[in-house]
Amino acid sequence: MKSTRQRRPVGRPSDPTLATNLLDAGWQMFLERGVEPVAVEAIAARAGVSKATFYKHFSDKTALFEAAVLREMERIEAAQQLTAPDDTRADLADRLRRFGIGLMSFLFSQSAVDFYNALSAELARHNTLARRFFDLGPGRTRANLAGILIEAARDGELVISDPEEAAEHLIGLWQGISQYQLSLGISVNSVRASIPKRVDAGIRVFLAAYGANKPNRHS
Amino acid sequence: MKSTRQRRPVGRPSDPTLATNLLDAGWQMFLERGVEPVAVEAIAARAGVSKATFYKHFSDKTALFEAAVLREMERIEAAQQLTAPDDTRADLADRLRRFGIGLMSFLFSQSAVDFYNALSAELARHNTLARRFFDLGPGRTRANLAGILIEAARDGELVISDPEEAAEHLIGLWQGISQYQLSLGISVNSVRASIPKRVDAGIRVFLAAYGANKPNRHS
DNA sequence: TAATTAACGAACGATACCGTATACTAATAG
DNA sequence: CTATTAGTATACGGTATCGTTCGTTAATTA
Repeated sequence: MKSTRQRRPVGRPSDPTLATNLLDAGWQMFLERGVEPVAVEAIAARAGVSKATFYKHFSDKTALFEAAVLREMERIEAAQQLTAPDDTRADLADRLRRFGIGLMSFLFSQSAVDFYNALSAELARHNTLARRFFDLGPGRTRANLAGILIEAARDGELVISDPEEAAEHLIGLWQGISQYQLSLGISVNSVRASIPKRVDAGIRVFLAAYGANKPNRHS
Repeated sequence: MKSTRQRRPVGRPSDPTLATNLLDAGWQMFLERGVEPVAVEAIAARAGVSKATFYKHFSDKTALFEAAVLREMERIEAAQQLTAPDDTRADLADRLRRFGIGLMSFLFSQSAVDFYNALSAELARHNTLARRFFDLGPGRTRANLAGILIEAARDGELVISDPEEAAEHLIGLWQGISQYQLSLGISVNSVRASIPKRVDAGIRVFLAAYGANKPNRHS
């Protein structure tokens, strides 16, 4: 039997970069204004593509949105790989600091803020997609951090009964109420500039509560 | 001189409940879908009012939005009064618990979640309004909590150098990553049910780090 | 070369929205 | 009663959007 899926289809081949351009343009406009207010024609124009071509690649705006979310999830998954295995045998506080700086830099970025501002409501309407997104994003981040904490507890550096709860505590300490400032576009620059200070202060409080060797508080 | 502002205007008096109904209807629809996708005609219909009447009360949809935000801020200000002065000479942990339960119950409510999902981006486009909103909402909450902490520090129960930072830490401990779950509509019920547990756990960690009399951790 | 498919530009009908206007009824002051 | 204003119902012109279609050119296979 001749191997299936070998024959190249007849006719002009479709240009895969066009779909990519449409995803890029759509995602960016969705971040700026939300899904509903963005016109298909405007997406196509921004992608430098005819509207008819849009409908040849995607059945409608919702299909583009879902495809864009899936693509975004792949990116997030790839980015998570970077934070997960921290082989360096560095000081616990340093490892947490790395993790915190990376996480906060991402969460405070314009695109992340825009995402939760403009798209979380839309995403919540796509049930399974939202679930997958959470598991892959915040859920996995929490799990990665919990992994670090478990390891540290095994090494006798921390005393932890519920690692996921502890991970949430640390993330919460880092975040504080910054998400409200960022969502409302208030003091954005100073909030971003405060990342190292926030991370360090959060780690101090966290270690004061969860540390095994009761460090003296308030350096 | 005859006192000014005494003369009732001639003609049929305008019905003030209509403006209220329009504000109610608009605010609710804004929470559901955001501002841009909601049609003026739909707001008027939901308020049981003719579209022409809408334009007699508000110059356009943006004016209605701004008026609705102002009204919402008045409500929030009124609600804040309830959390501010806690005269009860209760145990510090109990006072924090009260505060935390109240705050989390509000932040986890559907309307609060919808607000940040659907309207923070829109509000961020109205600069001064956003600033006022933050000062009156999250900012004031932080200040109220910081006030409690300052008082406790004066009484020797806490050791705190930066009260606002400490307040953010406590709020962050209470929140954890719940806002992502709520924004995405994931495990909403279980997250809401976890409020007391969250609040208590947060207070334990907070006191372990900030408490003056070094309580034994992990009850 | 012929057949086939991609993509473009342009236009289509249908629908929706905006802000205004018209004709009418309801309520209030003088 | 008359004048005046609020409010309803309806319609309007203008614009925007949706999803499709048509005619054409470009790229590829057979």
